[in-house]
Amino acid sequence: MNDKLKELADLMFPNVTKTVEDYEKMYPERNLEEGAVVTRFAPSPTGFVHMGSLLTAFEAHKAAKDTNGVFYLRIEDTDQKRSVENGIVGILNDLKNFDIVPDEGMIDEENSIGNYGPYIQSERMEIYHAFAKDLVLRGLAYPCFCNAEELDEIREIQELNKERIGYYGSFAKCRSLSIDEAIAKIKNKEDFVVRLKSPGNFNKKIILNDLARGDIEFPENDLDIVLIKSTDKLPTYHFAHLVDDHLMRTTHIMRGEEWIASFPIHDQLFSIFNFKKPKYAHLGLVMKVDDTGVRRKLSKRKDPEASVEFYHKEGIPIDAVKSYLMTIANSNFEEWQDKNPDSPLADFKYDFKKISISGTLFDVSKLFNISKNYLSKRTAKEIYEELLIWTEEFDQEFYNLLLKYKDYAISIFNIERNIEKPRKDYTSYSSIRNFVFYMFDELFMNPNYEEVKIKDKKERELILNTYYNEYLDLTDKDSWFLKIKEMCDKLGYASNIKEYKKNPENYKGNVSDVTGLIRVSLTSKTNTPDLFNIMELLGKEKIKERFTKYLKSIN
RNA sequence: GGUCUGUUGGUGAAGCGGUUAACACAUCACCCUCUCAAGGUGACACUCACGGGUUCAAACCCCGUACAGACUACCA
Repeated sequence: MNDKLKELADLMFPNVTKTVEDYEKMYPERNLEEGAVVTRFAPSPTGFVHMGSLLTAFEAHKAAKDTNGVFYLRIEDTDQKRSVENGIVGILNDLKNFDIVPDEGMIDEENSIGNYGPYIQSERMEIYHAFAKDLVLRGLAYPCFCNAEELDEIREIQELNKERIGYYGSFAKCRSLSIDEAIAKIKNKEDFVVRLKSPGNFNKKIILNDLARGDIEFPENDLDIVLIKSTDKLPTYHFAHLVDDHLMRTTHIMRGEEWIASFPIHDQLFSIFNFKKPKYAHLGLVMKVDDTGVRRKLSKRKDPEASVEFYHKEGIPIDAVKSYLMTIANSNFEEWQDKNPDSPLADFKYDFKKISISGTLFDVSKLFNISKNYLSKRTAKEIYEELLIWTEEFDQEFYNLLLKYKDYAISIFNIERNIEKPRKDYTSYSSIRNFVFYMFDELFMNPNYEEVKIKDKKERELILNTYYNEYLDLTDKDSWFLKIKEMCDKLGYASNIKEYKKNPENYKGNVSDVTGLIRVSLTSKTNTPDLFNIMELLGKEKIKERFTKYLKSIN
């Protein structure tokens, strides 16, 4: 009997040379300090990361870093159809854009670092086969020759009789094939998959102690699930999870909640091999409400904001995105940050118990708000340097100007920044240009002047000329404004707005109408930061030029 | 059909037997103000999906129901 089983196993896996024990020795337990967490990010090489996956990777990375553990990248290319050229490099780049650099695993399309490789599943074929062979030898796995039609038939019968669907018990035809029959079929070159001969009992219960959700009870798995696929002989996710996460000595499996239901399978697999079971944390999905008002999983197809590249292009600072991800990841993070506004993210301890488990709506406006606050706290020099990096990639014209007028640019960014409550108008690096373009002549060639309150052209001319010739004073902000008020009194505009509100009919307008005109003529916009600061930086000569340019444009 | 998960305001959520149901984002109003951006003050859940039950007392415990989602593939 044993010889027969061996013959079958050898036939099924002719290329296996090592045993499970051999691999156990090759990949010993990691020598890490007490409590260190080993996690992994295991995407398919589709070339880019989507926000939901990024969140998973981010959390796994954070959990590992907090405990001096290991975070590694494993590529799951068992579904060859989905693979894309340079897919791994694309993923690595996306991760790197958010400061996630794996400690081990793939580092480009072909190479990896670390002692637990290969880190790409298509190169681990022999390992999976050794494990599957072990199971066959122990009578816990068998070849199944059912084709798609036969499987469909089984399902139809089950549906008809309202029975549980799946390949199990008496429905598992090939389970009862004799060894001789199996050997004969294989020798006859019939295609087969390798199925688990599940020892489970559907009436018995097992418990998942989920780190995020607490205890969840399931019936034991009794499905004879596929371990090795027929055509490419690659493992299924379930089997790869067992082999890889055990051999790579992963301690914590962090994955989306769509995996909860397959826990009984995974638990059974670990039990059969008597391997130490990893801990599981099932994360909530990232959702969005689409135009029809339906709440659904964020989709990389339909939602541009789902692609991680979007944030890179948009120029949302990495730290802002990380803060936002952390607020989704751990519900106590916001509170912590309020109490520790100046502490870096690294000081916050990731907590499995605080993982949010209900599907979170992805809130772009909240992200923008975080980004805004973050940017308002940077120094002008930091803004300059970070913007330089961003524009070099995405806005060459602006990049060149920044290089050419370095000190001037820094002064611009410094307007209303070096104060207790700094301005908060930059939401991202890409938004900055729109807030400062008018400070550069090169970007002020054909300004689109906004409307002003004072409509009469002659009046506008009079005000600007009078102002430039008699009242322009840039020594300091107080005298600057005093002069403007003086001019207002002289020209019939209220210098005091409260007075104006009491008796508007006594005046042609008020001081804000006058500054509004000056503002638009200098910047083309009605909304800008502090006018005095702008004028101070522009200097008298440019002010004159711009007044002239403006007056020309309205005539 | 089966198994499992989730449901507190526009959003993220705290709370886990006694609270005015925190906090943050968004929205609105007023104040401040040369325009903005901020900042300040205030408004915003007649109530925690619904229906029962336990209890002196329930968003919190129990039981049903509804709705949403996941899995039930030789996809992950």
